[in-house]
Amino acid sequence: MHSPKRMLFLDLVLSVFRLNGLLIAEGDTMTENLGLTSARWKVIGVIALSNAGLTVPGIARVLGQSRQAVQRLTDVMVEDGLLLYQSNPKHKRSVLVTLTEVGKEAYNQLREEQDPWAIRNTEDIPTEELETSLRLVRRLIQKFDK
Amino acid sequence: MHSPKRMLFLDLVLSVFRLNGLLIAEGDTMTENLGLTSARWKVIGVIALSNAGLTVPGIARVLGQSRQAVQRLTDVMVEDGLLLYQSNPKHKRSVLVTLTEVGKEAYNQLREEQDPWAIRNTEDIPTEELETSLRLVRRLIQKFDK
DNA sequence: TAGACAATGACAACATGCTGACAGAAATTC
DNA sequence: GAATTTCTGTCAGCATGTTGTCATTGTCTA
Repeated sequence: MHSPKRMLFLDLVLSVFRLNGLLIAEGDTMTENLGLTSARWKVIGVIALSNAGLTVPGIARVLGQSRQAVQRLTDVMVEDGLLLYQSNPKHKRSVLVTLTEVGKEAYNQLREEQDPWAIRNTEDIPTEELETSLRLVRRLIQKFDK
Repeated sequence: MHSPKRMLFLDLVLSVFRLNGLLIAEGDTMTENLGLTSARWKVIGVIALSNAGLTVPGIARVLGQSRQAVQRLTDVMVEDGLLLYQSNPKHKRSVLVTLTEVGKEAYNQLREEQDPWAIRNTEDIPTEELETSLRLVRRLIQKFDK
């Protein structure tokens, strides 16, 4: 049985793969003059949205990635002066990752590029379609994130 | 200006990143007993859908990836007996990549897992939502694929 | 036909993701 | 409080993607 839903879904899956790659490329283009990459501004974004800083495994949980992958990123970003490890009153070993001034500046510059980009690319798309799609994507995330 | 559309869109972008990771994990789980990985069944799928075989850069163009990445994959898959390089009447150096019997069998087994998976995960989702989301994702792909 | 330009294979360096394994710290349970 | 379990840092190996470079092949154009 070739149900239309099945074909639609498989098509959607392949399209998500494709879109993911293109979005990463977009992000890299937007941030290349900031010396950032997509992987790095994801980390910066997560930290910027938290108040008191997050631990490395905490960032990994938010991003849905392995803590080892995030650890490697943050280690290099600390070396590059974007992030700062601060002692965690609640945990002796697991430090809090915070933004340095340079990191905050990078985040602000990122926003300055990202916001017009977002507006530019949604000009011709109805809000309802965005809502429907976001809801569906979230539903699928819930389904698979067990 | 924090237009709702802008927030929706950025949220959608982050959700696509997340979903992409989860879908790859789903694919890996589905195919691990076949000795495949997500990257490999993407290649197998593309070849299976072509009639006379594709060149390596051709596969890369369909997948939206670099030809070098695809080349490395296909080289290993030929070693593993899944793919076969056949001489290309239209090009002296650029061979055609085709499926071996083992490769075809792997594709069939993949389909046997993938189809119920697709049906299972769309049971509670209206067709219209799938259509709207697919249309939107495709629209974004067009926008970014220049 | 000759020369310029584009596509391809091959190799290298690198970024980013994963998993596994191990030791030590923290939290939970009895 | 002690034992068990979970969380964390760390190191290693690997898969998969990127870009860059260079020589060669194929195509187009003047």
